Amino acid sequence: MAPVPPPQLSARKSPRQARATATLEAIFEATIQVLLTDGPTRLTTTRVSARAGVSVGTMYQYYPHKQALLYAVTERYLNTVAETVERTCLQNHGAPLAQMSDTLVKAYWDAKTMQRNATRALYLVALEVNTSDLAEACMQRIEAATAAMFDSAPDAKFADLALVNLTFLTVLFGTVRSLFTRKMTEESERRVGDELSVMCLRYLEASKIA
Amino acid sequence: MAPVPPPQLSARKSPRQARATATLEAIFEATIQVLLTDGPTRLTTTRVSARAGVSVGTMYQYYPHKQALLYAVTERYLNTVAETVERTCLQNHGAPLAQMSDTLVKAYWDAKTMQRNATRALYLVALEVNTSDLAEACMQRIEAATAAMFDSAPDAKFADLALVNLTFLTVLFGTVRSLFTRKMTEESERRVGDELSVMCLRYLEASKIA
Amino acid sequence: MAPVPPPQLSARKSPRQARATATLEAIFEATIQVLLTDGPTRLTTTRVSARAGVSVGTMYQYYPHKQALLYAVTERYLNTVAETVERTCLQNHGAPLAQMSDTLVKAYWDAKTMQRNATRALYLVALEVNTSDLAEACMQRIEAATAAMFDSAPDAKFADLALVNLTFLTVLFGTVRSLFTRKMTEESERRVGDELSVMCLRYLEASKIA
Amino acid sequence: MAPVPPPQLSARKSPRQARATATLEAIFEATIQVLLTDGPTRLTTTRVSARAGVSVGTMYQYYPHKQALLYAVTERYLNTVAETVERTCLQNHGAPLAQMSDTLVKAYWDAKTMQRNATRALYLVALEVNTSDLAEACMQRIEAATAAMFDSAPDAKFADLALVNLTFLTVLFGTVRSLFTRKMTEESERRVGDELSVMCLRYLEASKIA
DNA sequence: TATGAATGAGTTTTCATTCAT
DNA sequence: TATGAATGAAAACTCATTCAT
Repeated sequence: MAPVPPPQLSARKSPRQARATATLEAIFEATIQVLLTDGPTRLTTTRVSARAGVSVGTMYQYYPHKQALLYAVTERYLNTVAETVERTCLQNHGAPLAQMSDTLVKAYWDAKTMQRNATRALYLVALEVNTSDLAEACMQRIEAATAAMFDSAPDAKFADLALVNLTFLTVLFGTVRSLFTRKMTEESERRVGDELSVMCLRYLEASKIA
Repeated sequence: MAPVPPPQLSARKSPRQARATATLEAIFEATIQVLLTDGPTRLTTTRVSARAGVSVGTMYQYYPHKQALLYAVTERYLNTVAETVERTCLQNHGAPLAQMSDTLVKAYWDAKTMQRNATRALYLVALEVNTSDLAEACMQRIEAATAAMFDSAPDAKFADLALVNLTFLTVLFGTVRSLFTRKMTEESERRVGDELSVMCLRYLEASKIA
Repeated sequence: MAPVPPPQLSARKSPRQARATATLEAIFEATIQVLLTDGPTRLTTTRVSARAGVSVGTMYQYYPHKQALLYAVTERYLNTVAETVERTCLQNHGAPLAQMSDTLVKAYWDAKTMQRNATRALYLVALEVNTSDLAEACMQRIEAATAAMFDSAPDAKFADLALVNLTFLTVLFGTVRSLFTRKMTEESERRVGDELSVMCLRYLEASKIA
Repeated sequence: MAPVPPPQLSARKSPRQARATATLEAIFEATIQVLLTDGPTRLTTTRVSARAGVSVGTMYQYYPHKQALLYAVTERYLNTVAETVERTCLQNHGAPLAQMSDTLVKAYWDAKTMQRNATRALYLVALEVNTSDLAEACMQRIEAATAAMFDSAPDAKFADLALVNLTFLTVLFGTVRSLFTRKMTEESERRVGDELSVMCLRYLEASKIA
């Protein structure tokens, strides 16, 4: 399910000693930090390695170039996202439809709220490296998890589960992103969020088989 | 309503002669072209001016730096978008709610379909220049236009028009973008689009005052 | 006759203004100088441009990369060599065979003596850039020139002029290079040179038709 | 006679155990291999040690730096060359002059033919390390061997054996190298080679004391 | 003694910006 | 006013060498 990274974007080697693992971890962390504090156009290899407390050379021991590093960081981030959603879905297996919808919207909303900057940062990374295969893989994991959850709802059956599921997710993800992109008062944000919740649930309800 | 560009992003001088206007036009066009064919990382001042058929020096007569150029190009693009929406809204003044909703969704969808690349291109520009004030101004014009339209619907009154309008737009814009970002079959795209149409209208209907 | 440089080794643009021509000239000169004084492994773009009194950027306006520069320098040098030989040959058209042989050996010897370092420098360049097509083109011009000259000798006809000519040149060039590569006393060098002269002439004489 | 390597180019330690000898051997072999397959600009210490199957650290146990390694490899190669010539000369002790000349030319020619790449590789090494003392020592061994051989010819005495010998070798080595440097048809190469053979012998004959 | 992770000076190359013509 | 040659700071990346384990 996890996509095999294209060869030019692959890491050069994996750490064998504990020291190396720590180094790699520091590099990852530093990349995110720089992305958040300095922005994607200021993300230079020198800056990242400086922040990580290692030399540039060390970075290049693990990644053949900047792109490969960014690819790896994105991969790790998206994995976390997918795992979060999968966990949430499992926890709501067999729950009533309304609870499923609300939980998902809330979970996604909260995740994004907490990682607003990280999300934005990673999106910008996509400019320099083509991470669409990673994003697609992540989406498919999420789709599978939510589909399985919806399918387990005791109070709802759908004529076309796949379509309903896909629409639900597309609207949810798109709207949340849209909301966060704009500068809006917290108040407005919250109120639109509530409306979204209602809208999503209403959509699900209306799609049920009589 | 149109945002006054921050001084450091302002153009150096306004064209006074026909020749100058033509030059500016060529520079604009070239910027978009380069963005589309070469991508945002290849957008250099030399490339743009070459494509525009003028010398770099000339370009710097009009814009003090690259950012000012990109800002101006974005501004012009967003103006076009806002104008299109405004026109559509005026044309549907006093129409039934269902027609308003469908027309808006369809208009936005079509606009995006036709300019998929241009939209993406401009989004990438946002990396290098902060155009959020422009985007915000554009959004406010659109909000005003759609609010006025919805307010003129003979078959619907809303308790909180502003909130309903904002939600409607946020969902519409976000979802469409989400849809276009993912690689999806045309079939899926169309079907989710149809679902979105239904969902939006249903939301408006449900928000009406008894 | 002059080889068309492979596209990736071509110059970026030719100078249009007098200033630009002077700049290019300085870059050429500096390249040779650095090669001679610092050696080929110390030939860096920074060093060359510094020595030329221009900035690195300027160098890159004319050549897309170091290799292209080196290729151009080699080309120019080899052209000079070929021209020198061609001139010498024309001047000895119709002369007696002995004079031809002696003049050629002496001319080549002198040329090398004067440019000992330059020659060595350029040979080393061949490591980083493939200049064999240039060398081959140069050799062919030389071969043509000497063949024409030998053919005009009033006192000698050859059964296989091409072979004799080729052998003569191969021995001459190889031996001179060999001589200059070794550290030898000037005395030894001169004496071996004289022997070479004799040897070459004797070879030509022995190859004549009855 | 063998040159004492300048201290900064000396190996760090001599192998005392069989294992160490094997390691050294592997490093030598790897150096040549990398030189031949990857070219001199790709000859890095990491590459060599990887190919040799040892770690960089180990390599630095034996050679204080890259130059020392290259120096040692060159030394070994030139020793082989010198030994080959010495053996050939001993085998032709007391033979007729014509046989001596032909054997030498043929032996050298064959050696070079077989090791075309190795020879070229080693020449390139000379760029980074000054191996002229090694080359000189090798030449002197060769000179001594051939001089002794020529001196033993029953059918020839020379007024100035040293000069004749030096000229003979310089012409032979230079011409062969020249021949191999140019791209030439095998046919041409062979024919010029034959001419060279004749030319050399004729030179020796002409230099004999009546 | 062997390992290989880490170092960082040094190299090539780019590109926004200036300014003499 | 327009031109385009020149600038040079800054970026990505390499590789000989060291040293803790």
